[in-house]
Amino acid sequence: MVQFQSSELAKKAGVTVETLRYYHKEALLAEPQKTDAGYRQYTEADLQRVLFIKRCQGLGFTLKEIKELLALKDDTTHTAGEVKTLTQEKIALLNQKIAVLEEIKTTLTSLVKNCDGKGGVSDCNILKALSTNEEHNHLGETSSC
Amino acid sequence: MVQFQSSELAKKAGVTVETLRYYHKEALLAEPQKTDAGYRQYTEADLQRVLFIKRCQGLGFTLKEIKELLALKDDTTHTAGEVKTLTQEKIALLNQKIAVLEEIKTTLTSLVKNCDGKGGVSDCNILKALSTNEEHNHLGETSSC
DNA sequence: ATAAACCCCGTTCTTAAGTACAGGGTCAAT
DNA sequence: ATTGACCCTGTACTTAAGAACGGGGTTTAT
Repeated sequence: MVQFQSSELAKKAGVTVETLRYYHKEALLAEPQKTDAGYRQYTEADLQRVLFIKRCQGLGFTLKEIKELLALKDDTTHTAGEVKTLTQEKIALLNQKIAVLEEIKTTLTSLVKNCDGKGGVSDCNILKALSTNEEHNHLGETSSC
Repeated sequence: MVQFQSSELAKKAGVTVETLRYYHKEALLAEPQKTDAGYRQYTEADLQRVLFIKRCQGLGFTLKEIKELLALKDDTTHTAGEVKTLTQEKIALLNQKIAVLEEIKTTLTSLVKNCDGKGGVSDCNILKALSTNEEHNHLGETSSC
């Protein structure tokens, strides 16, 4: 069986050794066997697990969520439906975030449109809008972030 | 001149007294006059400043950015153009963030579409896709976040 | 047999935007 | 004159995901 030491696995996975230690501490990755000197000996399965974590992270899952995902994956009594649900919840969250950002963007864009950028700060329509509570500049409370 | 004590201003501005203390520490808000007993006496201008901060925050500006904005606002030698530029940069950032989220959403959505949610975790097409590096599942490195 | 390049462990530091807490003064009313 | 509701200060804690550090062991090559 092929074994790697920590820096080797780290390089293959595109993380640092510190990150691996962190994953061990957070129980995302089990401690592998160790040599007599206490050196970790990782396997291909460990590498795959770290890559899985990294892929999930790239898709916006937090380590906490990834831990859940891994727990489902590790325990065959769980179902595909649970994974699907988790993923759909993530999509819903994503939609919320996108909607908030879009709304903010709309407001900022209209602020910029109303500002010719000429004159001193006291002439700036953006600052004027931000300095008043009036409704007509879309500046209602952008509730939960 | 009307003066408020801290909890009063906090209530009017929708923040806590602790937040005000934090803004003082961060130099977003100057320390107001104090009574002999050391009690802060805020003015209407202080209230407006906190409201300004909160509005900017609602639009996704960080306190650091708001500090910049306030610095421009406070110093009349600055121009409306600077404010406009800052705002436009924020919009650009916003667009980047939205694009990243949209991309992730696309990937997750296609993962969900390929998973019927039936069977155990070993049947789950989402987990299968996340467990392999193949190109056909849109799982390329979602670079900078 | 010693230097370079690894490895280990435990602990502290980082960012953002506060929140919480400990310990103590003050003001108004009873 | 004492209770309750304020106020002050300074310090530590929070979340997320590691990064950095200090101090020390090991392996490999020279």
